[in-house]
Amino acid sequence: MANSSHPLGPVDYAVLGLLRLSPRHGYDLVGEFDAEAELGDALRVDLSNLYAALKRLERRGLIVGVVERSGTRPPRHVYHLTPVGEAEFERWLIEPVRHNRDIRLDFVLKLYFCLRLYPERIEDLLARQLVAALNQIQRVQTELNQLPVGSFRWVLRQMRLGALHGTVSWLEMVRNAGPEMKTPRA
Amino acid sequence: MANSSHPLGPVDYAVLGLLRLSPRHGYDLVGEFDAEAELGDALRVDLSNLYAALKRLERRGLIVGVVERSGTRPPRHVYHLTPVGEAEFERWLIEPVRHNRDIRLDFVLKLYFCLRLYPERIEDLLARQLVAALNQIQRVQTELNQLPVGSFRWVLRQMRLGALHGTVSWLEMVRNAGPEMKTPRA
DNA sequence: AGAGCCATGTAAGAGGTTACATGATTAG
DNA sequence: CTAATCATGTAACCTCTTACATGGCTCT
Repeated sequence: MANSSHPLGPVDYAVLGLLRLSPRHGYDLVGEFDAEAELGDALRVDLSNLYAALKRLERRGLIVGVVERSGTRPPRHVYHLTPVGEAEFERWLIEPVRHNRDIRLDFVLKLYFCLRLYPERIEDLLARQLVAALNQIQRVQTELNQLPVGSFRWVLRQMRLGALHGTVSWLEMVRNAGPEMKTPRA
Repeated sequence: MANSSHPLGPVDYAVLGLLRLSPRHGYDLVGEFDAEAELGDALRVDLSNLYAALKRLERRGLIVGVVERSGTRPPRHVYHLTPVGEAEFERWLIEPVRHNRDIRLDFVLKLYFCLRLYPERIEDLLARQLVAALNQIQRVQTELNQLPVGSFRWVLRQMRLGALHGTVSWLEMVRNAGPEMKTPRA
């Protein structure tokens, strides 16, 4: 009843990542997803969605909430990762994204948490994603060569190819900026 | 009861576009969204989703289905656009997409249907989207200049800027390929 | 006294995904 | 005779979005 096969989304991993940094309760987390916060600049999440995500992650056994009462105010649910949740987060963190469209959100999250949690693995993260992108360029280029110039499919492949080259340039820029890159904060 | 404020998605507009070309029934449409079809190369839709989309569009008054019986087999529902549906489709078609991430899917659909329905308006479609992209480049560049080099936000803006430049190059390439571009087909 | 922050949620409505159900016709 | 094609859907489950509900505390 716990493990539906639905894959987790960016919101789920972002919550896992924040709880990995330190156990927190829902209301305390929401500030990180605000427009002013660095994380919120990449991914906006409001309270309703945040509470939904916490419920979901707890239902799936990736986090556990501990109730903390304090006087008359509503009790806080302070969540922390379970071993399963921790394993899942670590697995996700270094895995390159499959589709170039996921660079914008998923990969950026990996970058954010890798910078804060394991800055020494940034090189590795970037290298893996670069390899993935270069492989995709190979494949798309091959497809492109077999398509009639000016056909609709050809136009689409040109777009994908351009996007992939953009990704490669950006990844290389991030890698070279590495030394001066700051650890993101709230 | 018909007009919920939920915006239509790419699937809805693709279905509207196909029905604009000629009235069809559900099963007849699904082939267009197959991997072998040009449209299916950009947007994959299976039968369940297609039937759901047809129901949705009819509920909202954008299309109407006419039942066509033929012997003992299940009756076909042949759908065609209502005036409202036609107006909505035309409005959508020339409107540039707001976010660069929507180029990949929404704009490609506009391009596809514009090529098949109004090839003479392709120039206009491309020009409008180019203007939109150049404006966004201006805005992002301004933001970028105010951010500390190497900060997380700065890295994200660099990514967006690269993606926007890629879009501009691609749009210009499509515009220049214009003369030789083929009208897409099944 | 009122605004805003702290802290939790539920409810309603829509949409996406996958699987399942039904049955005739046609091609090999 | 068996597989694919024609042609329609429903059911179950999950997610997303928006709105609504509750109430104390703190600061001005």
